[in-house]
Amino acid sequence: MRVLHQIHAHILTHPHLPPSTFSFTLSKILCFVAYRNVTYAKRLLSQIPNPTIFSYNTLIRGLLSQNPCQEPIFLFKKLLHEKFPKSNTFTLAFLLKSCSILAALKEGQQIHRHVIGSGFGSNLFVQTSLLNFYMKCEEVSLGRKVFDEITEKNVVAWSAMIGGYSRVGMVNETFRLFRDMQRAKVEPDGMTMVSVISACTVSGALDLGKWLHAYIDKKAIKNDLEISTALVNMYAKCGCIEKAKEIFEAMPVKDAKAWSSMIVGFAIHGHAEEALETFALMEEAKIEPSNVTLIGVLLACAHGGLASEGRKYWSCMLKSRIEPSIEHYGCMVDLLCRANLIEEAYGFVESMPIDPNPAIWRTLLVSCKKNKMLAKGEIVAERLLKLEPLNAENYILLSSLYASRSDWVKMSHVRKQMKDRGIKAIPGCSSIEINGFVHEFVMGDWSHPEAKEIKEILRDIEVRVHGTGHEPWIAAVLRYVGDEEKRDALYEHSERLAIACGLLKTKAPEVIRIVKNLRVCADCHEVTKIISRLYNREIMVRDRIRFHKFVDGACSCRDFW
DNA sequence: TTAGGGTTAG
Repeated sequence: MRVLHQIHAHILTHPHLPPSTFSFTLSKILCFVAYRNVTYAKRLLSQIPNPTIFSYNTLIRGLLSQNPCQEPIFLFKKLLHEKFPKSNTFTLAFLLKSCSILAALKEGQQIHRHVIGSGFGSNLFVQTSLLNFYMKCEEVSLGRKVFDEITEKNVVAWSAMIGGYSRVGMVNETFRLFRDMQRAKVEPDGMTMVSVISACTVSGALDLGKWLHAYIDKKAIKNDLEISTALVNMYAKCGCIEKAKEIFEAMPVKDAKAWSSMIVGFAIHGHAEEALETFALMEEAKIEPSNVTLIGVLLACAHGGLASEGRKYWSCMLKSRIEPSIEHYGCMVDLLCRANLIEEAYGFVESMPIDPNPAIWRTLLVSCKKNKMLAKGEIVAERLLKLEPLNAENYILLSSLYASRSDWVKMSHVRKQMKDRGIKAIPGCSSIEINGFVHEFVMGDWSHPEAKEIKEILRDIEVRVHGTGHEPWIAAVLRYVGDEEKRDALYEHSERLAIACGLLKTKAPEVIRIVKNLRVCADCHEVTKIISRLYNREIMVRDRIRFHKFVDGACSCRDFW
C-alpha cells in the first residue's frame, strides 16, 4: 500500500503527464486498491477525469469483497441516470453477484431486464451470473430457465446450476444434473465436486458420497483442502465418523474450516472427548479457532454432559477475539439444560446481552417439561409464545408439560388455543438413500410407489413391537382424535416409514441410515431401539440435532438427547 | 492498453 500511495502522490504532483496516461495509471492503482481499501478506492475514482466503465467495474468488484451492501446497486442507478459511461458485461455480472449476495430479487430482476435490453443476454458470464443469482434467491425455475438457454454450457455454468440445486436441498435433481453433465462430456472440476458432495451431506446419501469419493480418485481431480473438507463433512454427517477421521488425519494442510468440520462431526456423534482432543490439537497447530469451531466445542460438551468443561471453554471464549453469537448462547443454554441445571440456564438467559431467540426459550421449555417444572415452564412458554406464536412445536411442548403433571384442563386449553389460531405442526420429513435415489417420507403421506408393501412392514413392526409389551406414548400426539388414531399417527411418523422402506428394500448387515428434519420423538426413539433388536438391524438416525446409532435394543445417545 | 461467472465448517 505504501508504494501505491507513493505512485499515487507522484502522479498527482506531475500534472504534465498526458491525460490518457494519467487516467490509465490511476485506474491501475484503483485495481490494486479496490480489494483492500474501498474508501481510498472511491477517492481515487473521484480523481480520474471522465473515468471509463473499467474503473467503475473495479470499484463495484471491490465493494463485493466488503460486507454486503446496496452500494453497487446505487452506483449502477447513478450510471443509468447519467447515461455515461455505459455499462458492459463486467458491470452486469458484478451487479448480479451483488444481488445474489443480498438475495435482492427485485433489484436483480431489474438488472435482468437491463441485460435483455442491452443485448448482453447471450454472454456466458452474464448468463452464469444470472442463473447463480436466481438460485441464491431460491427461484429455482427461473434459474433453470436461464441455464437451459445457455447454448455452450461450460464447467462453470454446470457447477453453478448443480450448486444451486444442492443448496436448496433438491438432492435428486443435483445428482441428475451431475449425470447430465457427464453425458454432455463436460469434465467436472473441484468446485463441481464440492457442490455434489455437499448435496450428499445434506441428504445423508452415503453410497453416493462414497461413489463421488472414488470418482475424484479415478479422475485424479485435485484433492485439495476444499474437497477434503467436504469429504470429512460428508462422511461425518452420513454417519461414518471413522472414515471422516481417516481423511482428516491424512490432510497435509488443515484450515479452521477443516478443523471445525472434524470437531462438529465428533460432537454430533456424541464423541465429546475426541472433539475436545481435536480442539487441543488445533490450538497446538496454531490455527485460530473460528466462531464455528467454538460452536462445535460447546456442542460436544453439551452432548457429552460436560457442564464444567463447557463453562471453562465459554469463559475462554469471552477472553478471546470471538464475539459470542446467539448460536453460542444457544449451545450454553442447551449444555446447562442437559445437565439439569435449569435455574442456572434460566439465569444465564436472563443475563444475556442480546435478546434470546425462540430456540433458546424452547430449549428451556423442553427441560422444564422433562423435569415437570410447571411454574417455570409456564413463564418460559409465555416468553416463547410471545416471540413465536405460530409455531406448533411450542404448543405441543406446553401441552405435554401439562400432560406430564396430569393437568388435563390446562392441556385442553392449549389445544384449543392452537386450534382456534389455526396452527398446524411442521410435517416431519425423513429420507433414506437406496441405490443412489433419495426416498423422502412425510408423515401420513402414502404417495410412495411401494406404499402397500411399506404398510405391510409397518403392520408387522406394530404387532412385533406390541408383543414386547411396549405401550405407545400417545401423549406425544396432539390431535383431536381417539387413542387408537393417535397410535396410528405414531406409527405413521416419517422416520418409521423410512425405516420400513429400509427394511423392505435392504438386507442385513447393511445399516439403515435415516435423515430426519425434526428431533426424534420419545416414542419413535423407543420403538427404533426395539426394531434394531427384533429385526437384528443397525439403524442410524440423524435428526435435527445429532446422530442416534441403534444397535441391539440400545441407542448411542444413551437416551440423552 | 487493464478484469469476469460456479464451492467450502453451525
